[in-house]
Amino acid sequence: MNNETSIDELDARLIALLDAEPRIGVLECSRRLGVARGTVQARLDKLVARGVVRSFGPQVDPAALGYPVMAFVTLELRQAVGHDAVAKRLALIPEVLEAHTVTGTGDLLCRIVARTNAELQGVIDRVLSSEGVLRAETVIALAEQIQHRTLPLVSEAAGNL
Amino acid sequence: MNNETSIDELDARLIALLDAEPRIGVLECSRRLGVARGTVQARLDKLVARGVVRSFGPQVDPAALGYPVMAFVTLELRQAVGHDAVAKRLALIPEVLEAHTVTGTGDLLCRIVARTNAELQGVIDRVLSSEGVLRAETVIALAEQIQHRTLPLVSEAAGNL
DNA sequence: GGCGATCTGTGCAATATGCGCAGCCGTGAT
DNA sequence: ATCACGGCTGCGCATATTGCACAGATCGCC
Repeated sequence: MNNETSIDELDARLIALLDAEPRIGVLECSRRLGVARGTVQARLDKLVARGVVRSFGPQVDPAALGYPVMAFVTLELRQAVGHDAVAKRLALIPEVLEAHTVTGTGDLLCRIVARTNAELQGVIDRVLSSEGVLRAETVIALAEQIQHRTLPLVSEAAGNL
Repeated sequence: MNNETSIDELDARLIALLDAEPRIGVLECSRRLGVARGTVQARLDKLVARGVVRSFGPQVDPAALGYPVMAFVTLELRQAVGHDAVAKRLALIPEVLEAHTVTGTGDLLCRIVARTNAELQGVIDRVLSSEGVLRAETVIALAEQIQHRTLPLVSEAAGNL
């Protein structure tokens, strides 16, 4: 990725406005930002087409959904199986929210949620019983100190033109 | 959290529909789901009010934004300072996307992005120079095997009534 | 049975949307 | 200097949606 895929100040202001007021509509956006309606629509389409904005879908909070326990689980995989095969199997477990291959002492870092600590054990057992998973090292997330956010990064990216 | 905060099948279908077609509008939602318009609006309001849906804002992909390097950094903190104070300082660094206090050998697990590996070093240096941060252990995320998703969890939660 | 919560269908005025169009401007290539 | 292109602008139009309100029906609980 290089600067061609980055954003300018208007993109950043648009993203920030939609973050603050997601249901605002294109016309009101254009009023607020001081640009033409077509410009807003074109900018949005471009941000989506380039993958900068992945989705405007609902961001669901697992804790409020009934899954307050969160853990980061680092898996060691059997070399012969491969990351992709294991990931496909893990993706069938709803409580596995995301997974990244990583450097370091483990191979795959997963974010896993559960309703209770006891249930987390069950989920991890399911993970461990997936073919290709050798061991799991678990840390429980106790509190969210910085909630996931990308707006500061958006401003940063727009400021470096 | 108990079952009172959970969702039913209609909530789940609504969330899934909005995930698939975020700009669909309330009226079209009601058509698709086979319920009254007011019902959709009321359900949405409730999902938001209860925190199940945190936001409908744009979900930004750091990699497409120009930050393809991602790392999970576990920090050891000086006991006297406290998590909150450190988190406040880390929140001032745009590249720090989220942070959770965790069990295990570290105190705070952060998700950090950067444009390059070299720049990541710079970000980590900034993190390390924050008062209260003693050391940092970094693993680089090599590939996203399961992209962050909550829809399967939503279906799971709705199915357990 | 009574009550409250929820869902339903309807109506209305105001507003927005998707789409298209012509014109203008800045930029880069020739 | 000229031309082509991309992006932005303002405008128009037919259609659709929205926010809000309302009355009535249904359901679950006490």
